[in-house]
Amino acid sequence: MTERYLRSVRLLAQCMQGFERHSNEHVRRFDLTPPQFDIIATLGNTEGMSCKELGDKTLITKGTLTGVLNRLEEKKLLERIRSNDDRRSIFVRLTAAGQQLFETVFPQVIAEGKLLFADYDEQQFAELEQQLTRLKQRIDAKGAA
Amino acid sequence: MTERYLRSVRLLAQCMQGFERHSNEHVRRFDLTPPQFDIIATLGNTEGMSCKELGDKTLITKGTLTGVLNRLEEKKLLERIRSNDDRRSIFVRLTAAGQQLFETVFPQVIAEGKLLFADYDEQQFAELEQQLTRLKQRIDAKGAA
DNA sequence: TATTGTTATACTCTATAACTATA
DNA sequence: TATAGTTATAGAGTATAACAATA
Repeated sequence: MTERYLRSVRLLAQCMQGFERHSNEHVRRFDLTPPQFDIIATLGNTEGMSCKELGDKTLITKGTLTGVLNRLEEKKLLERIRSNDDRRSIFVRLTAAGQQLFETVFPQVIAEGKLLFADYDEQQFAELEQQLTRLKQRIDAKGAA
Repeated sequence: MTERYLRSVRLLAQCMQGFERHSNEHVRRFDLTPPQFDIIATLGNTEGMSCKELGDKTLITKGTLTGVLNRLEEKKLLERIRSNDDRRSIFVRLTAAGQQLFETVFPQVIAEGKLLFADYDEQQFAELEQQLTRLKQRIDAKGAA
């Protein structure tokens, strides 16, 4: 029960929770839920993509995705366009308003995080990333199995 | 927009998402939701605590907490006892069944994670923790402000 | 007056499965 | 038959505010 690695995992979880707490505060200020922001952030700076692709990237299942997209469409933040290539498929992209919101919210969430790293130099970034990359490789390898 | 630190944050998020994906699979196998497991894990190996304390530790607000506790109480996994010291307060603790579930699920979630760190030696743990501790300090300092 | 916990309300997300329309 | 997306359903979490009992 007192596994050596637990301390690492606890730290990782605490970092992540702290991050999410901060970022969700920003997100909610713009009347977005975390999943809605996830969609906006995924569509931001792209020409758009199919529901399928969007679901794969955000890990939101298709039934849920329809609901989240509906709410964002009602807010005029995105639009759905039926594809001509494959008429089963629907192309989703941000409207001008959605793009503008993305450009407003995203940098704020980013700026929030930026402060946390204010005193990091290049070497410290490199060290942190080396550790996290190693860990991520283990996780990805496991997920594939 | 291409901040240096974004790569670190993205890695951190990916690690955490991977972890949660794995751990939630275990949790759901026991018919628990993530918030429910959060409560069970917080109460595990303690004598119990007040709703107030439980809410503070899990970051679940009191209105929500009542609902989550109700569902766990219906499953006979925890019990509520009105405190005699302060009769506004309610003491929550795991039942024998709840404790047993904790002792079953928690090690499984733990074992899952343990595999990820199979090839870590003491120095690698120390390096990872040093990085995460530094980051956590920044986050906590910010949250307090 | 302030605090602990419950209740009430309204919304969102979630999983699941049946369904429509295309391919 | 298989795939893309919608609809339907039921359950669970969330924020918020009003409320009861107690301090």
